[in-house]
Amino acid sequence: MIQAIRGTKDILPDTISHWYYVEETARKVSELFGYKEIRTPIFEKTEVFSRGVGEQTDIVNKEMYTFTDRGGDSITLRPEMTAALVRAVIQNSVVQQQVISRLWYFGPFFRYERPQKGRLRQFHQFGAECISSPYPESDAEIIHLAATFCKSLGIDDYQLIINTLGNENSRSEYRRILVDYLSANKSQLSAESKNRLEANPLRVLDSKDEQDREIISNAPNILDCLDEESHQHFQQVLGILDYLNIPYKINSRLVRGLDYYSHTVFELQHNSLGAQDSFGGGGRYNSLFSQLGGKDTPAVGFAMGVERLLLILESINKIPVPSILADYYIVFANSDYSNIAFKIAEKLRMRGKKTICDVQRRSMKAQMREAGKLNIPFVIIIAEEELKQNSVVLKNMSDGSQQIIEIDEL
RNA sequence: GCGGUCUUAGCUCAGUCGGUAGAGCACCAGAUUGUGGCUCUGGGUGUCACGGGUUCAAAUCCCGUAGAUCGCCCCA
Repeated sequence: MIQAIRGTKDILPDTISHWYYVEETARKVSELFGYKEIRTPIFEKTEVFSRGVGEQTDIVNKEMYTFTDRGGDSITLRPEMTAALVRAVIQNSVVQQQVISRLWYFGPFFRYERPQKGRLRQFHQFGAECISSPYPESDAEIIHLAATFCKSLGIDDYQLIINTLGNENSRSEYRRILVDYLSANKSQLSAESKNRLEANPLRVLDSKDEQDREIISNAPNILDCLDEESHQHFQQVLGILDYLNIPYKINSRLVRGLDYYSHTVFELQHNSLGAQDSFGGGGRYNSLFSQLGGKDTPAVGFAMGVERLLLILESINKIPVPSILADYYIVFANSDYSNIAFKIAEKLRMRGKKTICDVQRRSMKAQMREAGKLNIPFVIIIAEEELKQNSVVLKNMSDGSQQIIEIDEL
């Protein structure tokens, strides 16, 4: 048997309604905030991500699906949206200077990782980006949008973890202090963290190694290293969240894995997910545009993992029942009547009624059984006796009542 | 990339000491010469994940591979 690629999943007809539900909610909520959808190619030149996401990140280092195409170019299946979106925005001059651009997206992404529950090699994300504002109002708007989306889906028992990395000055100042501290304790750090100390010292704060954590717990705090601008920015974001009654938890060790963040970073966590408890995250990325060759443009955004959202919705029983498959099922006693059945079906469909006819030449009983099993509210029965009067039987399946009705009056 | 557990019917699973498979649900047909649900009767629909080895004989023991899952790592 040929199997699907490891870490990929078929979305089968019995769960497709779950996806429609999440997608429709994403579209609806995005539109409520004035966001417009953007769709970009599934693959990009590799440099979009190596320059955008950051050479030292694990995503770029070991998780990308990269190949050389027949023309000799290095191509990568997108592992995330933000860098690709920024590339598209720069290329198409979507953003005019100082004109706000509110964009959302929904689609597949690819990372070569060890698959696990809630972690696939092809997975889907819903996300939104607010481009052109350096102000904390746009950070708050993005978080508000994410929170509203969760609320619309009925997810309310999640945690919003928030932190700030500060502006360039604060960040490099903090990095210097942190490297000093960690270097002093270098001998006790795990091998992993020693490497990170060179490549990306902030990430050491993420370590789950027990001894690392002890060292980290005494490490200098970024919140103490913020300059006035960075501090103000963060406080104003929190102020709006407070006013909106959006609960959050500050965690000064939250740094997130992508290189392009500055100022606000946040993560959404739900405890039903096990080891992969994060189902969404985002932050501000003021330097990404220039890194990808565009004009300096401030922006902030988030992404959510759709598969993880679905796991949460299942665990809290918030997946709505799908609508009925059809309004009418046309049963015919004899395959000679199939042309009449098709004609009636056409008429009903033209009126927007979902209609099914048997195509297996099965007995009336089997057809009725199927209509019952599918929960179809009305059955039209075509049979000899009524047909003499140019009529059919209309049966109400919920109470079993039936009436004879002329075909022309259907 | 590392470690643990697992893989038998469409689904959930049983299968003893090694003797080429079974239950419930689902599905199909009939009881019902023109009608679903309830009931009864009948039907097993299978590459025992895949490939090799041991054996007279393997779902069962051994090795390898693939996939799933849990943890590490990473992230959505």
